[in-house]
Formats: sequence, C-alpha cells, structure tokens
Amino acid sequence: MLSAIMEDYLKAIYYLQEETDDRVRTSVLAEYMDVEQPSVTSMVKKLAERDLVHHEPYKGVELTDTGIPIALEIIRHHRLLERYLTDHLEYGWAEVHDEADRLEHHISNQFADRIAEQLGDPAVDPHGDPIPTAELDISAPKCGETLADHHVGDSVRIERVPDEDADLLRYLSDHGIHRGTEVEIVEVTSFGMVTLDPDGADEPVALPEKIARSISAQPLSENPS
Amino acid sequence: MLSAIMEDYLKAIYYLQEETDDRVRTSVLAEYMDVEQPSVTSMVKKLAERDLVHHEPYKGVELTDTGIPIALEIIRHHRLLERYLTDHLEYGWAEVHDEADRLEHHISNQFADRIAEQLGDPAVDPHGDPIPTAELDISAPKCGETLADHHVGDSVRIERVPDEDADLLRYLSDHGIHRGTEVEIVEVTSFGMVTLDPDGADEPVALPEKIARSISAQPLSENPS
DNA sequence: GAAAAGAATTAGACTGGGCTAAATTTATAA
DNA sequence: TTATAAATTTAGCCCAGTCTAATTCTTTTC
Repeated sequence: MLSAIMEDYLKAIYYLQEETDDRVRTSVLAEYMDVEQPSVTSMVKKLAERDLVHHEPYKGVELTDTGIPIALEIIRHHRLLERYLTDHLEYGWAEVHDEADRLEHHISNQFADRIAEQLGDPAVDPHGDPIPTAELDISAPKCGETLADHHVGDSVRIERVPDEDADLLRYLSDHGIHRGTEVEIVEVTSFGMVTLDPDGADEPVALPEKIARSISAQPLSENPS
Repeated sequence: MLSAIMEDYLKAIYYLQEETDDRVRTSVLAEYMDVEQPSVTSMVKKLAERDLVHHEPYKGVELTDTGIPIALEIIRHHRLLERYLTDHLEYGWAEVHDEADRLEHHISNQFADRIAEQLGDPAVDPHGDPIPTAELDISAPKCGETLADHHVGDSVRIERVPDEDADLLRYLSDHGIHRGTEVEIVEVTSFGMVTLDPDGADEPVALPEKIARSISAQPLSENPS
C-alpha cells in the first residue's frame, strides 16, 4: 500500500509530466509539492524502489507503467469528488479543491464508482478537466482555443478553466461564469484587457489577457450542449 | 491540528468510557486500538500535553472537556457517513464501517453538515447508534429491551445492533434483518437459541441467545414508525 | 577548456507513531 | 506482611517524511 504522500507525489509527477512532456526535475517537483529538494530526492528514491517512477540521477524522474495507473486512479478520485461536491453537495467551484485533495486518498474505488454512477459517468470535472474512466482511460485535456483566440462580438462557451487559483475561480463564479456558461466577448483592449458578457449576468466581466489565454472556450456552434 | 491517529484514540477512549463509565485502562485501550501498551502510554502523554485527556499514571485515562467535543465530532462524522453510504450510495449494512472509519478524519464539518442536510438530519446511524447533532448533543444510546427480553409470539422492531461484527451484520442483512425490520419471535430454546421470523423474509432466522441479548428491539406498539 | 554558477544528492538530525525489553508500580495471595 | 503476579511506564530502537548544511555533479560562461 502507498501512503497519501506517495500518492500525492505520483499525482504531481503526472501533472508536471503532462505539462512539460519530459522528465520532471526534482527542483520543479519540490516547488510543486512545497518541500525542499532533498525531501524530493529521498521520496523519489522510495518510489523508484517500488518501480513506480524511473529516476535518472541528476536528470529527473518519470512515471513507469506501474506508476501511471496509480496516478490516474487518484486523479479519477479527485475529479469525481470535485464533480460530486458541486453537483450533489452544493459546493462552489472554488471550494472543491481542498476537500477533494484530502478525500481522494481515502475513498475506495467502490466509493468512486458509486458516485460516478450517480453522476452519470461525467466526462469532465467542474473546471473542465477530463475524468479518467473506471478503466483509467483519459481523454486529452481540452486546450484548444482560448478566450484570447476569439474576437469582439464572438459568442463562446466556457470549456475549461485552470483549477489552481481559487481566487480566480471565486471571482469568475461571483460574476456568473462557470463551465458551460456562454459569454460574448465585448471588448479587447490594446493593453491586454478582455471584457466578457456572460449569459444571464448583470454586468460585464473584465479579465487580464493572460488569464483569458488560460481559459478554453469554444464557439457556440461547434459544440452544442 | 490533530492527526487521524490521535482522533482515533480520542474516539476509542470515548467509546470505552461510555461502556465502563470509569477511567480507561491503557491495557484496554491497547487491545481496542490493536497496538502494544507502550504505544498507548506515549500517545496518552501527547494527548495529555494538549489537555485532551486526563492521565492518572498507572490508573487510566479519561477525556477532558476539551477532548469530548473532538471525539463527538469524529463520531458525528462517522455515523453520518455510514448513514450516507447506506442511504445514498447503496452500501450494505456490513460494508460501511471501514469506509467511514477512514473518511471520518478527512471530511470537513461543512461536508458533514451538507450530507446531514441531505439525509434530513437523521437521529441514528444504520446500526441504530445515535448521531450527535451539529452542536454535538448526543442522545443516550438505545439499550433498553433486547431480543432476549421478549417472548415467543411477540412482534418487535429491531432498533439497534452492535456495529463491531461485520460477519454478524452480513448474516442479518442476508436474512432480511435491518434496523427497523419487524420480527416475530417464533422460538426460544432451553439451550440458548432464539429463532425469529422477519417481516417479509422467506425463512426464519436463528441466533444464539448471547447475540440476541446484544440486539435492541422494541414492541411494535411502543414505537410506531 | 577551466572556472563559476546552479542543480541534485548525500549526511545527519528531528518529529510522529510504532515496537521490544527492562524497570517500576499496583494488586493479589500466602 | 511479604512475595509474587499483573499492569504500567521507561528506555531505546525503527521507519516515514521532513529539514539544513555540506558535497558532488552539470551547465554555463568566459
């Protein structure tokens, strides 16, 4: 059996590997896990002993074929929990992350499968990230067009929002933007401010272009609900 | 903050104190927690330092006024989770304990309150043990009349079953007995065998008298559903 | 291609929770 | 009342996961 901490490392390595598509450097992992580098080195050794990661000293670390499904299992738990918390327990978009981060290590697969069933086997979590199936298949994350790729006057549907920044999620949520919300782009300034008009909202919402570029959005016609 | 292990100790002390109504001996606690005695002594010291228990060396331990609400919080989590698992996630009577035992330490009070709300603030868990309220009030456990206190021909409703023995729970469940089931007592032998006819079951169910004496049951008229 | 800078690792210590073996206290029995 | 048995605690060790300080390997830069 693995400790919750070990599972967290595997999950982190999975995420970082997804981003960089290369071996994960221990410094990056240390930063992500919020620990010092030697802690990473020693943990990586333990994971390597169990054949969950491959460690090339001084070069970085990557998940083995044994490690990947374990990471996916945790990610499945996490994203299902997030979906369950928002859909069934009235949690807000911004509140789910911490709760799911704790519980993901402690629910059984049976629990995960049951809530998946209750939710109708959802494909994505509340932020739009794909949920691995019970067989641990995972579809590629949506990272096609972003809010910044569209033009004034376009109407788009919010597909995916980065889940790391709770303040951002709270801000969006407070201004009527969720996954699936239709928004019209009403202004794009030369100094990097994007203004949106979310369907059903009282007021327009302004976002820095940097943020807009991190939010996936599809034109309405291409992806009918 | 307390570790999950510390919370488990507090919960254990609460249960044992409830049973014996006296200071809990470290040997009893060691037995219950399935660890050796010195482990208990050292943990008890840590809990005493935090003023969660009062430890009289060589005499035993008891919860302080600081420790009691923490134990009750955990017990609330545990029993709400059990109820949630059976009522909303189709878990069987016998399966809930382990899952709840892990999750109780990791759900937030918010989570507990939300599922309590969804369940309609239930008073008891699936075994009939009382669930503390959000204010941590707990009603006295039902331990009045047992199956062994009634006579052949009496019809009673199952109120409460000890939750420690998963095999027993599975057996009862397989034979159509749950909390709230109405059963008629059809035979009581001189050699300590009690036979019941559960409402809606195909066959009668036999139980040793020792077990029957651990199951609370009220006459139908006294406690209408 | 050597020296400085940066990244990663090793060494060694600390905390939490557990264990065994030894010492001590309390309870029992002669 | 003293001797023995039983319960408890102390002493000292182990493992997991973290840390700081020191070392070693890589990379960059002149």
